[in-house]
Amino acid sequence: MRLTELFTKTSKNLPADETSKNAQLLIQAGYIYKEMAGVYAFLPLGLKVIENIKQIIREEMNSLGGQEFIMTTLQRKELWEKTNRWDDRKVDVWFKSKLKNGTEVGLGWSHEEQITEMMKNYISSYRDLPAYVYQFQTKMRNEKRSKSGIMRGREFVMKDMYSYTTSDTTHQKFYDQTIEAYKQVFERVGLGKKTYLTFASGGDFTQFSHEFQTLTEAGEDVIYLDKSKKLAVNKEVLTTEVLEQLGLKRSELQEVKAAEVGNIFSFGGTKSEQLGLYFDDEAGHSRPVILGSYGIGVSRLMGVIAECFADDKGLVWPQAVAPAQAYLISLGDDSKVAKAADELYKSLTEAGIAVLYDDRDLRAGEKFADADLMGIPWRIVVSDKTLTQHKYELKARTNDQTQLLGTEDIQKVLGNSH
RNA sequence: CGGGGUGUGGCGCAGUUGGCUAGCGCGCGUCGUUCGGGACGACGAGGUCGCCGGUUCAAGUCCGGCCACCCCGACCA
Repeated sequence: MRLTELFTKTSKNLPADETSKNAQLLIQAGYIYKEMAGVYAFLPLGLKVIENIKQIIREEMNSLGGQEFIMTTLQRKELWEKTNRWDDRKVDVWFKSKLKNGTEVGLGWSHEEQITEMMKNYISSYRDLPAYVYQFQTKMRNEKRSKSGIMRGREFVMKDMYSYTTSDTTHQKFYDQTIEAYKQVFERVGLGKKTYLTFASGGDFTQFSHEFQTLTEAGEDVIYLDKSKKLAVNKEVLTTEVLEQLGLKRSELQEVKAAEVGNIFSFGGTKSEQLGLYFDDEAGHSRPVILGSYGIGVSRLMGVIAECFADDKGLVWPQAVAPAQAYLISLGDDSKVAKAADELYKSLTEAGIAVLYDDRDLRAGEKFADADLMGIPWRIVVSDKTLTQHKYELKARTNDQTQLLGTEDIQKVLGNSH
C-alpha cells in the first residue's frame, strides 16, 4: 500500500483523553479511532493487525477440529432466563433493547447459552458428537467503567470456542489439546515468553478454570508465578490448600501484574441440563452433553501486544501480526530514486511481501518518524546514496544497525522472517 | 455507582479581577526555497468557546442544570 493512498495518517500529538499506552499509540499512529469511552473503530492498519491475529487463531482452532461459524448479536430474553442470567442483578454488563413490538432483546455479551440452545437442533445422539465450534464475535458489555484502551472495551472482538462431548474423558482430552493450541497461538503472535498458564476460579462448575496471562504492567490481574514451572495462580484463588494441590511453593512464587488474554473452562453437564441439551448414548440412555468454553480476547490481545513491545518511538509489531512486513522509504526528489523505489515496491509486492510504501513528498525525518511510530518490522530506504551502490538500506525496527542489500537479498531476509 | 478533574478550529493548548475583530503550536491549501531523523518564507482557509437556562449594558470568563470525556475506588460468569 502506498502511503499517498492509505486512509488515515499519523499525528504529532498524543490524544489527551487517553492514558493507556496502547490507545495513545494506536490512535496516534492511525490504527484505531475512538468512537466513545471503551468503543473503538479499527481503521485499515488496525484491522490488518486484527485479521492477522484472527488468522493465527483460526489456523490453530481448525487444527483442533474446530469449525468456524458466526452467531448473532441480538439474543432472546427467554434463553437467558433459562439459566437465570437475564436479570441485571445477576449479570450487570447487559445492553438491552426492545423490538418495535415491545419484545425485549439483549446484545450478546457471551454466546454459550445461545449456541448451546442452538445445538439442541443438531445434537440428539452420541453419533452427533463431539462437536467443536468457534466464532469471532463482537461482544457487547456494558462495563461501568471502561479503561486501558482496547484492553477493556464495551465492544470488543473475541474468539469463543465451545466443545460438546459425550464424556468427561473426551472433554478432558480436548481441553488439554486446547491448552497446547493456545500456547501455540500466543507463541505465534509473539507473546510466548510472556504468557503463562494460570489457575483461576472455576466458578460454579469446576474447581479451576485456566487463564492465559501475559505479563504486563498494563494488566488488571495479579498472578503468582512460578517461572521455572511455567505455571501461575491467579490471586483470586490463592490459598495454602490450592498451592499444595498444585505442587507449588509460596516461596518460589513472584507476584506480578498480568493481562488475561485467554480463558478456558469446563461446564461439565450443568449448563446442558439447564438448557435441556441431552443426547442418547449407545445404550439408549439420555445424558447431558459435556460442555467446555474457550475464549481469546482478540482486540485485547492486540492491545497487549502494543503494550508489551512499544518503545519511546512508537509501536513495535512482531512479524506475525504486523500490518506490513516492510516500510519502504524513498528519499529526495530525484526521479531515479522514485523509479527505483517503485520497482522495488513492485518486486517485493509480487513476491508476496506486504509493504507500506512511503511515496509521500516529505523530508527524511518525517518518514523515519512515521516508520518508527507505526512499528513496521523492517525499514527499507532508497536514496541517491544507496543507488550509487545499486543497493537499498535495510534496518530492523528493533535495532539501529543498517545494511546495504540488493533486491534478492532483501526478499530473502523478509521472506525468511515470517 | 461513590469521589476528584476536564470540555475553546481536525489534534494539542493559552485566554488575567467579565470588556473591543477569541489567540498560539501542529495539521490543512497555494507559491517559492529546501531535502538522510519531524525544514523555512509569504499568503490563505477553518471556531454557534460541550448543551440548555440565568445574572449583566456586556459572558469563553460568573451562577444553576444537563451531557460527554479522563483518573481513583467498587465491579469484572
